[in-house]
Amino acid sequence: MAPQSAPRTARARARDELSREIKDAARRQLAEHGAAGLSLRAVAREMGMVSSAIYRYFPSRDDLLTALIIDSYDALGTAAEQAEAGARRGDFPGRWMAVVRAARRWALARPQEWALIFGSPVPGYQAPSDTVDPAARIPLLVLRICSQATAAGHSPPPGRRPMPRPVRSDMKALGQIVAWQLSEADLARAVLAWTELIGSISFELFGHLHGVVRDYEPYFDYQMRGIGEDLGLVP
Amino acid sequence: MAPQSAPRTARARARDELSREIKDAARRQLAEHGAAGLSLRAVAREMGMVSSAIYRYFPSRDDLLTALIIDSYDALGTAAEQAEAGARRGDFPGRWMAVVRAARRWALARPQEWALIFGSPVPGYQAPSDTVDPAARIPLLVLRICSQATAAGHSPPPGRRPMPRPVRSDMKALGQIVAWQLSEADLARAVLAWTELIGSISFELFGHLHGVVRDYEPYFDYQMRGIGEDLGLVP
DNA sequence: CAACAGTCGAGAGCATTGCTCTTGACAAGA
DNA sequence: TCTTGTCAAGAGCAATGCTCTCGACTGTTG
Repeated sequence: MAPQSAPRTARARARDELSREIKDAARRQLAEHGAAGLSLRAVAREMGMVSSAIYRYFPSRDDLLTALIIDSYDALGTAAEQAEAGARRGDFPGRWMAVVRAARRWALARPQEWALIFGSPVPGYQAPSDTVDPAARIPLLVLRICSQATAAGHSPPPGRRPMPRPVRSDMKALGQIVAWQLSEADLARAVLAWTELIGSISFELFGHLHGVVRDYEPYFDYQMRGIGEDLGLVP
Repeated sequence: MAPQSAPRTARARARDELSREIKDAARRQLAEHGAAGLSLRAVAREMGMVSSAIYRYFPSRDDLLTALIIDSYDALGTAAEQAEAGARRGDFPGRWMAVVRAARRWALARPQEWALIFGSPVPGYQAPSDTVDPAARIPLLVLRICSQATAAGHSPPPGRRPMPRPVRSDMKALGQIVAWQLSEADLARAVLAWTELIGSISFELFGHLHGVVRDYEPYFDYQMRGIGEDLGLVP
């Protein structure tokens, strides 16, 4: 939070550099052997250090994992935001498709990192609160696109069925957090779209559609385009 | 496959019984410490055996995991099928909701088993083909409901946008497997619904909607009911 | 310039893991 | 009765995460 007031000493700089190198080595390990196969000793070996030295930088294996999780959320969020920024502002379906395609591309390039953040959580592990801001970047981006689309007069098909009171309450709270005026029904649709996005990519990565969908890219595009329509992004 | 032709000797019966006990103990372990924390030694300890004895029954830890995965798929499929069988045949939205609620209930009662089959796959592990039949039970059930609904004249809203050729090809192949006549667009919607079902439950279990949805049961019901409508189950 | 406090990497060590191999006891079939 | 195959047990191997201690070094203070 508060910036390091003192000028960063050589020691501190070396420490940060080494922390980064450790994370890089760990990420390489992760990509090859998965989260379960991440070994502090192997990381230390790759860096020519002794295993105990790692503990000077990360007090436990889980802390290293947490750092990697935050980095992954941030990298994914950045990828999505950059792709979205490249689309014409008024082209709401295009912005949505840019986000989902960037997410899928990122996932295909780093399946283990994707599994790290969207796969099964490790049982004893409680995600620290530092992770929620990076994790919220994509859903917020989706909400922003929806909000600007409705502001531009692109309204989704009107909600057909009544929304139970607890759901309405949750969506109202969500609407107050993001401040933009979206109806509760539209907010619920957006959350569903986000779930669908993550679910579709995970299904491809985890092989749940093996033998059903052979050519995944057009399938993904087709489904996501339909979801974009359901979101009311297209007039 | 082929039934054991010879009369089951006492030895063979004892062996099967012990295999079952090992799986039960492993399932208890799994529920407590998750898939990563499943230890053959701990299972053996709980059963008063020595660790090496387990290898007489399961040649490796992965084989034990595979057995557990198949059992979990089967248990989940059975739960969904039984719940669906309890609904009125002509009440297609009711049958859909019975399936999704049974799946969610099952998942909430056995989160670790859910994570085992729908969470991140272990990197080196390739699911053997024995798992695909049990895994297909719920999606086939969903397809059957959709098919019977259209046969009863409940047609989903007509597809608006063109389907790319590779997607159409995949869906056509899927339609030939399940033999019932469903349009390619309807098949795609059903696969999407299945993805959405698994994704929604996983999101709840893995905490991705923590702080957004406080009361998950009505939220889940609301979203699933909407998906049921999109599937055209209601006239 | 000298003393001190804090940080660093190295190494030994502990409890644990999956898995292999050998050994001796036991039961089923010839 | 004897042979053959199965069983649990135990020792052992190469790993793992993590802790502790011990010198060496660095940056700051007196």
